[in-house]
Amino acid sequence: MSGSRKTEENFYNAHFNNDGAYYKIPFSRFFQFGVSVDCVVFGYEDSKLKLLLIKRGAEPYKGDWALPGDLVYPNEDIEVAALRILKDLTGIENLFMEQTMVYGKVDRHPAGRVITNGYYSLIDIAQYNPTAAGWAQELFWVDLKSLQHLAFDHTQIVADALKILQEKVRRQPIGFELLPQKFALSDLQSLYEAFLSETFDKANFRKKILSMKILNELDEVQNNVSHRPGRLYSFNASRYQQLSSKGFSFEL
Amino acid sequence: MSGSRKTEENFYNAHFNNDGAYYKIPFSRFFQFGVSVDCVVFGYEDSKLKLLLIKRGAEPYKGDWALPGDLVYPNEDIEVAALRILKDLTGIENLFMEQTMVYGKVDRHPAGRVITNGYYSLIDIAQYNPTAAGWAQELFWVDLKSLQHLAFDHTQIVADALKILQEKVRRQPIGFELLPQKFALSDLQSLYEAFLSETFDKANFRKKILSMKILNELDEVQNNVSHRPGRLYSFNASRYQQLSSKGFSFEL
DNA sequence: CTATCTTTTAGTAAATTTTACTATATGGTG
DNA sequence: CACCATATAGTAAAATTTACTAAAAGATAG
Repeated sequence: MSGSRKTEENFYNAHFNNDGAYYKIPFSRFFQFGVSVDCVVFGYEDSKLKLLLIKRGAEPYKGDWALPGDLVYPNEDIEVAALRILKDLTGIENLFMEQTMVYGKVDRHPAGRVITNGYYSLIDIAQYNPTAAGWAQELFWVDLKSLQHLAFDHTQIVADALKILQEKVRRQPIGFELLPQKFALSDLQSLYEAFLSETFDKANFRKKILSMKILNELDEVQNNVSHRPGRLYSFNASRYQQLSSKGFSFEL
Repeated sequence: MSGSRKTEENFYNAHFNNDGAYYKIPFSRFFQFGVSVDCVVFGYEDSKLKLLLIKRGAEPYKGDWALPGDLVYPNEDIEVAALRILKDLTGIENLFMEQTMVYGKVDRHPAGRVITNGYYSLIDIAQYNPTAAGWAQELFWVDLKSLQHLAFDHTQIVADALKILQEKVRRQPIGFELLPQKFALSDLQSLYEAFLSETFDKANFRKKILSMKILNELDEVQNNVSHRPGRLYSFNASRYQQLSSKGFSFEL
């Protein structure tokens, strides 16, 4: 922000061209940007990390796969827009979303100068039930491993989001967002292994997680497994907050 | 991004109001945003972390302290703008800058709808020599500990940047950007202590850093110190890259 | 030139954490 | 009931961290 150094006639000294010289530019010429949001929604199913995509039912890139995303209204906060847009296109709401990065290349949108804000979200696929809405033609949960090329610069946006989350998921207990409330430790381990493309020793993973004391041990076990069922746990968010404020830090 | 679902007459179905209903909105009405960049430039001097501020010589907030920042041109990439704006206001160039966050509240700028991109940079104060230029009236290196309230939402932008960097500085060897090429280990330690508001055991800090093998030991020692001078080192960036690609990760 | 001050640098032993692995427990399945 | 698969418990070696001791070296004051 800042800028807006208006002269009395609403002009602005700027060197629009690359000749180094300054020109008087009408203030209004700076206000030509469109702003959009693109949502990178990760889910987890069958031990695989998945990404929520839509098939675009509108130009440009009509018919292509893309992230759910759209233009922000001029009178709308960006975070509000992120939630509104995701709801408009997929129906899902009440989820936690956070910024990743901004993409501001001049030519990244064929219809004009649009800068976009990447947002990510982690959800339990079973708990939400996205369905194509608004101008979204179809909706897919795509395995992240077999991701095709996406519209606009969305492939890059996904790659960046994934990288950011791979870091984040190690230091903050946000992986739980992807699991049902009640889960077995082996589920948690598989989740981390899918997210980080890395394997862990089962016994040691268990020891590490349990030693953090941020899980509630439940009086339930897995069912529908063809072997000894594992005990179920739930994430104790308030306990985590409490420990966190005392200097504890989650570290995968 | 995405959006831009034009109808044949260049209209867009949107619910601008909160009544849930859709209205046909001219496409152009979405392109009213201004975009700006605000630069959070950290420096380090006298064992203190400092921040580069300007006194604004233009409305709004004329006369207030603020981050160097200005509007992005409609035909300019945002990263390019970040470098251009910092150069225009402070004269410094050839530095590495990276995004922090975007600030997109509707009312954050009195002159209209402006969303701003936070960028941070870490520089060696002795190596650059910023001077107020363009519409910047004056320029200050302010001790981060005694930061006053800044124009716009810049106080928040600085707080966020600091938090992001406190994390980053632990996991990436970017702290060196704040030091001269040649530095003693005690300098490095003081730097980290200032950045993280935490103290380290001298001998153990030394062991840890040296064990990483990412420093060149030089044939020079400190001078102008009234005690046994410490050996000087320089950061070996290529060595770090090499180790990094083999799985090594810097961890404070 | 020397005693003293300060900080650098080397080193080490205890404490803690990580890692690798063994063994046992438990439910499902045929 | 035998067998299979995974859960769970436990442990010893290895590696790392932490806390601390002591020697080394230049600056400074007398």
